[in-house]
Amino acid sequence: MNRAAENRTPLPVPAAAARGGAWEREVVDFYIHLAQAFSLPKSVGAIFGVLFASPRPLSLDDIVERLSISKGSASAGLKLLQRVGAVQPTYEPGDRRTRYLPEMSIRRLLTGLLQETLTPHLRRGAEQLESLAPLLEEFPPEERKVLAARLRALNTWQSKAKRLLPFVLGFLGRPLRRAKAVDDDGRGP
Amino acid sequence: MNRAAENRTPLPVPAAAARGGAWEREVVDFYIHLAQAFSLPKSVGAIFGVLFASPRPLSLDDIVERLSISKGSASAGLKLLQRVGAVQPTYEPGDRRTRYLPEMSIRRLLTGLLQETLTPHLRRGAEQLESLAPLLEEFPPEERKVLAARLRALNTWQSKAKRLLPFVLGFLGRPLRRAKAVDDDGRGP
DNA sequence: AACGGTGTTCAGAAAATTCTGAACACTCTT
DNA sequence: AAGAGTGTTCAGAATTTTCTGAACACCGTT
Repeated sequence: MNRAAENRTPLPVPAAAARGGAWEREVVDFYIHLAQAFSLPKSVGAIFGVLFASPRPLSLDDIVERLSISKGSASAGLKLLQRVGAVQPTYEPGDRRTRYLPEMSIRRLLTGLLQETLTPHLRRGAEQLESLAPLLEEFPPEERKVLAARLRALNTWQSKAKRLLPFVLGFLGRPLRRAKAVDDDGRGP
Repeated sequence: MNRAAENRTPLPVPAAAARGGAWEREVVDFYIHLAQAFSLPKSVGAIFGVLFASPRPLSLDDIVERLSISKGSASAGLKLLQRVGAVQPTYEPGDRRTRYLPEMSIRRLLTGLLQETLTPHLRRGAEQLESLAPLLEEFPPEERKVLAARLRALNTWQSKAKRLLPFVLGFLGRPLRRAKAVDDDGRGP
């Protein structure tokens, strides 16, 4: 259960971090902040954090205990993380509880995240844009010209945004300096 | 003051949209949704929306009136939009109020947005990562190996993220099909 | 078919974010 | 230097998001 780095700081516990050793606390803290950068709930960052910090997969109850959050939160958080592909459930033969592994590949992580957050909005936007042009009829020609230009810019936007995603993923997929086709996770196939 | 497309739909007003014509309402609606995709306040999207929808720059009071939001909100929203470079103040000679123009270039828009939201977190993260490695000493060699690998992956992350931004901006800067060096805004130089 | 273990759901509580409105600050004009 | 016009600030209100905890559903085991 890793009590190695237990009684380290007798400090007043830094906010909403984990209980374990310094390593776990720091990692959890790191991911809490990262989560907020993407405006995801802190608990989601924290959950990914404990999984990342643990040398082996953790169960829902492990997480509840280490973060002292409710089972409800942990369950919802794990569900979200699974949906975006940030964690992977593992099923061991003689064990009834599911344990979770953190996804280490940026590509997969970002793919999932963007798919979840941005893509649906882009799609919705695209539809709405089409219905916009006719409304310009209302304007006198001079103003219409200005607004039509903006509408065109907006369409350019959309096109670029759609193309951007695969582009970014391509970039992230390629290792910094060439290596075997292992992607960048620490785990096996 | 563009009353051209005024009394069009005598409908029960679709939620928190603008008051003007159908064009304005639709555009505002569009940007409200877009703002939410980036988890920015609705009001911020709405403000950018009215500016985008208007053939000429609007003042703070124009915005307050058209969106029926408080001056406080409008002021704060405009400040944010200015900070991320999404709107530009224009000062006319014989007019004391500042009027605002929407920024039409994706490059500038995204640059500002990412600068505002992601970059500070990346920086903070980088510092924290360095302090993380020593904490692994606490672990038995076997576990340490696993966790060290993850830490390396995390560093790879950071590097890639840092390089990604200019990369993305480069992509957005280039026109879809070759054209003159005009960037993609509808305005003059 | 009762039971223990595991995980999900959901109504209400708690916390965080956003908005309002009125007071204030600044700057021209008279 | 009083006043009008423009914009900012900020304490509290309103709204939205997140979290909790207990009830419930499911699934093997006995």
